[in-house]
Amino acid sequence: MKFEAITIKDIAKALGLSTSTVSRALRDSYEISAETRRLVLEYAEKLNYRPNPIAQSLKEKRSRSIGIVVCEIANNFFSQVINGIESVAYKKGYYVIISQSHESFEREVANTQYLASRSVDGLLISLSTETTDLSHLNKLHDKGLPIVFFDRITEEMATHKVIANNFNGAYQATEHLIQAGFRRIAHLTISSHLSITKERLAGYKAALADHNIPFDETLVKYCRYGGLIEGETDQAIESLLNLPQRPDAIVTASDKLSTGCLAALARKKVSVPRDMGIVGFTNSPVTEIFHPALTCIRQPAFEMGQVAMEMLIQLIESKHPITTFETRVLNTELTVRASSTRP
Amino acid sequence: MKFEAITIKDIAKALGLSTSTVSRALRDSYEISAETRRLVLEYAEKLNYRPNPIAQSLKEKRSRSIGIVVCEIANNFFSQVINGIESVAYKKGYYVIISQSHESFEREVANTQYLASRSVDGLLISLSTETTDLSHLNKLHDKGLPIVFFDRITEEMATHKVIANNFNGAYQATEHLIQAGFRRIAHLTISSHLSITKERLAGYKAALADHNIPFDETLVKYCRYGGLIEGETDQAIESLLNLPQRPDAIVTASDKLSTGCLAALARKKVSVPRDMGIVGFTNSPVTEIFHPALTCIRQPAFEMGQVAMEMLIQLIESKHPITTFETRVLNTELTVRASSTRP
DNA sequence: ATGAAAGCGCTAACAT
DNA sequence: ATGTTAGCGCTTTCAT
Repeated sequence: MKFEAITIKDIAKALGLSTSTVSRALRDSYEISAETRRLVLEYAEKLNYRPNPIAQSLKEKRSRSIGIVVCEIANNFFSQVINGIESVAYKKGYYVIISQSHESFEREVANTQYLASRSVDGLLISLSTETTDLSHLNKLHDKGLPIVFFDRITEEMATHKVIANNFNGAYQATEHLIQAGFRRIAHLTISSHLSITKERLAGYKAALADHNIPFDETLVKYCRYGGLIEGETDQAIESLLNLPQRPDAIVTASDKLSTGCLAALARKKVSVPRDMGIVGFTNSPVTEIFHPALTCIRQPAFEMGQVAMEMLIQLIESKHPITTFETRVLNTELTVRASSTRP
Repeated sequence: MKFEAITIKDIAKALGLSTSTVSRALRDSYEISAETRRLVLEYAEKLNYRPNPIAQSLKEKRSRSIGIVVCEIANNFFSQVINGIESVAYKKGYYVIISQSHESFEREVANTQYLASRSVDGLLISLSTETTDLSHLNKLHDKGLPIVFFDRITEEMATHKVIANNFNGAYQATEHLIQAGFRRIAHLTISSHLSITKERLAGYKAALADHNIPFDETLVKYCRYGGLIEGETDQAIESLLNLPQRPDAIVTASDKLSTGCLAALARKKVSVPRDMGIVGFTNSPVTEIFHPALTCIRQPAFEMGQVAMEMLIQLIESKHPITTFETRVLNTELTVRASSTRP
């Protein structure tokens, strides 16, 4: 027993007009008498008429809504990005549909499929850790669906992209630890094939090189699911601690890894920063109250969302097909706190 | 330039059938020859045919999707609830559309409006702090849209609801502080008219009463936006600290207030738990690494989402109108850590 | 068992 | 300036 909304037909009947006239009046079309328009608008207002977006979508093949695919909304970085996206979308009259891949390729495919079939006008996506095959996105893109990548991007598709300056962020983090007196610096990071992982690893290596510290492969630990699955982080920390030459500091590459690392070290009774310095990539709003307060690299998440949405709107609303694409790189910010300060 | 998907018409033409036959074959209707069905299904499979959900929605006035309205996804509690909802929805073949009110009444109305017009089959909602007028929801409900409330509920609508046992949670928190030796216990909470606020306040009062501690109005501080807006928490803490008789412990009623309180006290150089014991309602996964580790009341957020979604599906799929409704109350859990343990 | 046709609500090309 | 008509993709009633 679903409810009946008022339709254009009801208005037409009541006013003795045709549906097309009503439609024209409502959408403020050019050829319409001021009088008729007034009449229709007034009546529509009175009945609190709302056009049926489903019918509009079916007709126009657009929906003024856009889809977001992220791996987890329960992640400060992504929820902040989403807020940035929404802030722009809201102003421009777009509705935002949020979906989560939970780092699963299958879910990512299902979500993009669904969003496309729901006639979203565009897609904002950050890839799941499992994603290596991009055909689901390529197919949609080839068919004309505008797509903008953010954060976890791919080289395999020519379109707009927004990322944080991950290279610099990791460079800063590493250099800061070196300058604070740490020498044997490990890197705890996520799935090795993700774009952000490569960028951060490169920054880490560059900082070591610039300070004449040899790169040691064994000091880089990968957590495929970014610490999302049970025990992943603990194992990585364990193996770092068991190294013949234990590291004296760690650069962690994600929110979950940063907090997981602090927790694991606390359980192992490793004192931070005395026995282990930490700098973490994180957008947690509460790093200040961690024990110890966490030195961190913050990504401009909100801004990243704004930029991504603006780029997407540009793609959607452009009259001409766009052929030159841009990858915007936004600066990260280092905040120094206790976790990296030698007592 | 939008992309063309394969339609039922394409299949019909290719196979020399009518669209109705194809439709019947696809939906496994009663009167159809096994042979034709096989043919159609095979061909559809080959072309990777996907029915257009927009067209289906327009026709059937249902969408197999449901809408969620929460105030902030950047809140551990809500993101966990959403994950619970999704886990059930996914299994049952429903798609989930997430939207945020950002604690704004206007946004809440706009979101519910939009979701309804998009033919969601049902709504899961936790009210914004600004919401006192429920006519937007009542109107939809009266027209037959199934709605289930969770967490922040209302008495003004007869439907299924799910909440945490906020009374017990606050009671436990307060009693625990009393047993730990604290005597002058404050309550830092959110908007006074929210259901959860009243329930928690009642639990707090009951625990005091049961332990013969007089209730003192001045020890209850409300943060209208739950610490979401700048300085709200700091001011509340400030005014507690400036009381002629300063409290020796605080029960905080939300995630943001709990962390905000720890941060504010740290800035004020008030030592926790020595000079101030804290027990907080929070679903943060990292309370363990806070300084000090935070004693907390945890809400069964994931389970709450599961229950809410199951209830909603029951409403949606019931053949007969449902007239008796249920309010499920789920237990909270107290975890004792350093912030409430007298040295 | 299959097809023809109507209709969900809306828009727009084509009359007039 | 307004009306008529067709059609978006799908389901379903009514013929056959």
